Amino acid sequence: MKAPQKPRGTQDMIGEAAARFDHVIETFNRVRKLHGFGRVEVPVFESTAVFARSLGETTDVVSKEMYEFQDRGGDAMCLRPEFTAGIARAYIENGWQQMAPLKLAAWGPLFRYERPQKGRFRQFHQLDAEILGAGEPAADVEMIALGQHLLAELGVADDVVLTLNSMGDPDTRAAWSAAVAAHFTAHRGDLSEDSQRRLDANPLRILDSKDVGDQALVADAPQIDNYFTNEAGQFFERLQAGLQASGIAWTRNARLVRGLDYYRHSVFEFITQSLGAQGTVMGGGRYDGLIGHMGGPETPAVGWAAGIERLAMLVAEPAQPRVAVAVVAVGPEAEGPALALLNGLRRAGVAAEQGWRGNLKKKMERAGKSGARLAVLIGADEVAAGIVTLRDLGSGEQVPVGMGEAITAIRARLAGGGLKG
RNA sequence: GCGACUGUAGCUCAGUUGGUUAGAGCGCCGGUUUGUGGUACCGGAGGUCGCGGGUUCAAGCCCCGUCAGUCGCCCCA
Repeated sequence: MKAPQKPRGTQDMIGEAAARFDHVIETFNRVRKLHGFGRVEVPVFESTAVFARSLGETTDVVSKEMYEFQDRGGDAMCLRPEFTAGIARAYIENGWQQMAPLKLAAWGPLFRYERPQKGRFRQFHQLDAEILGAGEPAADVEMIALGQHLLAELGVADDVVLTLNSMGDPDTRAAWSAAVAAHFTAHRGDLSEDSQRRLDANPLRILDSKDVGDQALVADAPQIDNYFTNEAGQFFERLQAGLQASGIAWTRNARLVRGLDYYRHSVFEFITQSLGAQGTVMGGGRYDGLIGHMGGPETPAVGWAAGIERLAMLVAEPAQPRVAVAVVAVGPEAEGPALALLNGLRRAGVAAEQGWRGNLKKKMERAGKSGARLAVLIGADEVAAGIVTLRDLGSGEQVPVGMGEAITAIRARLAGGGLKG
């Protein structure tokens, strides 16, 4: 029989890889609570319409990257390719506007049928944060501050730079994108093949073309700053002032855009050079038009998403989880007392393990490899004397402790370090 | 979806111009006197050389296909 194989672009993780992944999520949960973001859970699959409507039928993600299927009832479903649409759907469906402004956070798997590459998977995972029902630039500042704080806590802030732009309000956006489209249309023949296609699908995307031939035309393209309405300009200024006050460094990238027209005002990405072509580690912006566009009440919102795998690759190797104490029992009479002690330790909040295979020597070997700081030996002699033997696995010192005081003694040792305590 | 490169034990790799039973290090398992780990020494298990065809007297080495990964494009977290 042929050995089974995981689907392309998926991953199996254990040990260090899983520890890194876990570390990113734990850090996110810690930081997001500090910033007052509550947890939101939404389904891993939704009606296809949820994403088709929110992302736009013509988007690559919708038109060729979604995992779509018909369920047994004949309904068109798809695995979520992103978080925002599902959260927006839930906001509308459940009337969460009553609780606005709402600060929400989520993480979990997302699916996109793409060609895998380093930092790009078919089942990948994101951290996601959104503020729904807040149109103030202060909300954008909070979003970015959360992202920046998270990256700092992960220790990757130095590898990453925040790039920022504004798409302005609808009037700004409409006038500017028309001017950009007109500019590129006038030079259509000089554009790269990819950019000619973009001109029809999504002209603003030409601005971040990697094609060197396009660069000259891009440099001459209309600047959004010349199209800001008063309101849009003020919004951007207040955002910048907020970042300044928050001590957050950033770089202006006037070419950073979002194609869909419900995006308004701020657009930002945290970028790294360390991951090759997939350098965006966190990306977001304000999408004031989305919820209204999906049939809900007009609701301003901002958010970002970050790739867990990409962050995990940047993070320095996190310490592997280790137990603190290894219980080593020898002989049948020691089994009961060892189990009682093991459970007692765990309930007292001490990470403990018991090796259940091999002779004493093997068990000690296991204890050493487990990374435990202390070993507790229990054999016939100890049971007869009503004690246990504590061994410091670093120094090798051993000391007898009464069975009744074992847990207290162990905790003291762990806290104080060393057996002398 | 397009182009290129790669694919040998659990991991990292070596394998000479195609030539007898495919190697190393690490890891794993066992041993070096009967209740004591981390070092050292000894031994062992583990590979149909990604998979399927083809060329050849003979293929891990050559050719084709396929699957997977990597790099770039595209897209995006």
